[in-house]
Amino acid sequence: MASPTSGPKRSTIKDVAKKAGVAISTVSLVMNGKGFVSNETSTRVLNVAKQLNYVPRQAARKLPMQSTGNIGFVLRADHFARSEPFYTRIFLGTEFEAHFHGLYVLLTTIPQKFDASLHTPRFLQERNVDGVLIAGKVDSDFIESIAGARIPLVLIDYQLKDHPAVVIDNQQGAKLAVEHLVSKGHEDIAFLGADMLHPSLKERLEGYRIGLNDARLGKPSCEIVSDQGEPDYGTGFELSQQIFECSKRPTAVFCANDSIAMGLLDQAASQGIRVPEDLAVVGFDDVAREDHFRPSLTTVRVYKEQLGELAMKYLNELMAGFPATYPNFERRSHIVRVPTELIIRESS
Amino acid sequence: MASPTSGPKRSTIKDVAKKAGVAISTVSLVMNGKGFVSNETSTRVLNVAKQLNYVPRQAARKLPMQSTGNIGFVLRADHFARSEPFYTRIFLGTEFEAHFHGLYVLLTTIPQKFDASLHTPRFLQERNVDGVLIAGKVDSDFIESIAGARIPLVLIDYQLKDHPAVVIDNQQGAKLAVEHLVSKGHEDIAFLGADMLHPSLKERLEGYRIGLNDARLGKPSCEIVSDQGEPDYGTGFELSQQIFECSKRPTAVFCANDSIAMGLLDQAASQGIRVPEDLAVVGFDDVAREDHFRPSLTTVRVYKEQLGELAMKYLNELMAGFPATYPNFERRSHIVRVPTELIIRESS
DNA sequence: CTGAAAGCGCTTACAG
DNA sequence: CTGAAAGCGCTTACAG
Repeated sequence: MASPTSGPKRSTIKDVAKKAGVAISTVSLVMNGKGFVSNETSTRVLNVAKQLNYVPRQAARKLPMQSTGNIGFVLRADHFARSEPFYTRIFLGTEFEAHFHGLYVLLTTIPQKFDASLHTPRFLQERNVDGVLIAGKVDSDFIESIAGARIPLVLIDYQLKDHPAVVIDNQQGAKLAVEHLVSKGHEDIAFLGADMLHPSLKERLEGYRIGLNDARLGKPSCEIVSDQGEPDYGTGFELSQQIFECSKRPTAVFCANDSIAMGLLDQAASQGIRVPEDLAVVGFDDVAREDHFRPSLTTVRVYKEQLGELAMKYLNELMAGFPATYPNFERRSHIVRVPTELIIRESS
Repeated sequence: MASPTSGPKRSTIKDVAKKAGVAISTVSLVMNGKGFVSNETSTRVLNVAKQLNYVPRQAARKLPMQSTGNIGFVLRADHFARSEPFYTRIFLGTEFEAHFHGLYVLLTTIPQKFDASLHTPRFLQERNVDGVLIAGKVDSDFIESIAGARIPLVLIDYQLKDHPAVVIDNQQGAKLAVEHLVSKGHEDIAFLGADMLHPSLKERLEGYRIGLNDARLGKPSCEIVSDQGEPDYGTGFELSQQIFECSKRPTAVFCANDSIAMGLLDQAASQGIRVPEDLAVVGFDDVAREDHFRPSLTTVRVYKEQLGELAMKYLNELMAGFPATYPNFERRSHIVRVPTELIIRESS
């Protein structure tokens, strides 16, 4: 009786070698395009391999190669289950690039508060990955534990010390947003953000301030910068009340991200304030979904798949032990910065 | 101090055997709790293993065991990147259960229209999985290609022929929804759905009709059942116009899912129809996110993580070649049906 | 350019 | 109850 997975039987390197009349080492060389094999032998082997439907078993390859062919993709469970497809898109980009390199991606989540003794991903204990990708803000203990284990790692949309990271060019994006509002004639542009200790959000605030400065605008009448809370819809809804209590109401608001902007949009609506007539709103991320009710959101688009792709590429270099160049991206030391694009819609 | 990974070197079964003064086969037996090893030897080995921080290498185990320890999780890319965290939650449940069994989950997406020669997941070509989980509606060619390769598979929230599947008890959920509306005094309850060829949605329609029948209600004045389109917000928004054009306007609508219900909610709002006063609305899935603007949605909650967990359990049985029982779940032939729960909120 | 051989780290009959 | 040995399917020096 045939084994469950295999049909008649799966052919191995031996079968190919025998049928092609060569040694298994030659088959191996051919399959991997290594060493010098005569053209004739090579094509013969390749043909036989095709005929026999031979595909090298990964488990067998990995043992002598002392690698696993797997890379771990880690993010916080609450981020993964978030409603906007932000991290899922990043993952998709990673997957795509990994496929290209013949690597598998093991997606694993960790809780917000990481405890090494409880939550260490199994692929780490079993050393079943060659490298790790970490998306979003995660407990620094976790990051350090990976680094401490000397496993190559790349952070995505987050930064910690000198760990390699692929990030959004937040500052550039924020400047784009401000410039746009300025060009629309706004002179009092507020900021609204939470969780502002997050490096990415901090950069957006900086870009915003630079933008104001470049336009020679004075201090805005209102700048809501909370270090607390998650930068989400609920927080945006609540915090934005403060905007309507400011000494003078701004004519435009740049939000730290789309979720917060959505909260602001709804708060404005509930107070009878029209967008964009009474108040222009710009977000960041481009994750707002279709909605026939709210004005569609002007935002700074983040290329999420691209973030994932670049991170995977970067990690691959790290694992291979050699550096590469990123023609179209700014790369300062250990940071790859991915540019954004302004998407103008109804809210501004 | 040496890090476990790469310090001087990672300890192997040999190191443990030598230090414990036994053969490597004994170590293997102990680590896997197999065979009969004296208590004394066993604890000694275990202690040494702990001391040496020994963790068996997966790649090395899998070779002689002729298994991979991986299971593939496949879903459509457009489903994965959807805004509601429906499939991501299912995946989380899968991951959780897989972890428990010492299995890894490889998440891969395929396009809506599957072409075997272009999109066959690599883990299939390389036979790098012991089983496959498929979530949501995917091209039947894909499903058949897995089955044809004799790889154990379990469908989640979808059905095709006699393939094993873990599904939502859609009919029961729909009945719950209708009963609730009836208890609120509604006598003219409409239905709104798209992509109604989907088995799950078809079941919801059936449950709805059974519910009407049980309550001895006549034909509703309106039943919008489209076979086309995706069952999403946009479709819901458009289709729901028909409801307001019906001969008589129903007093309540049961929607095929939450996304459609959200579309209806917004269409109603744009026409100045109050929910729930003028129109009660009930959805299905429980994926609507926080929103301070629309009335919160009464819905039939689906336990997404549980779907994933059960599917993984089921697949595990299939891979092991023996069946098990599901004490709390109806299991008819190859189908495991997971019950739902009615969540009453503002929209009804 | 190609073959024979050792080895990756483990599991599993098979003898004791 | 425990050890010696074969083998999983491949890669990679090392000789020719």
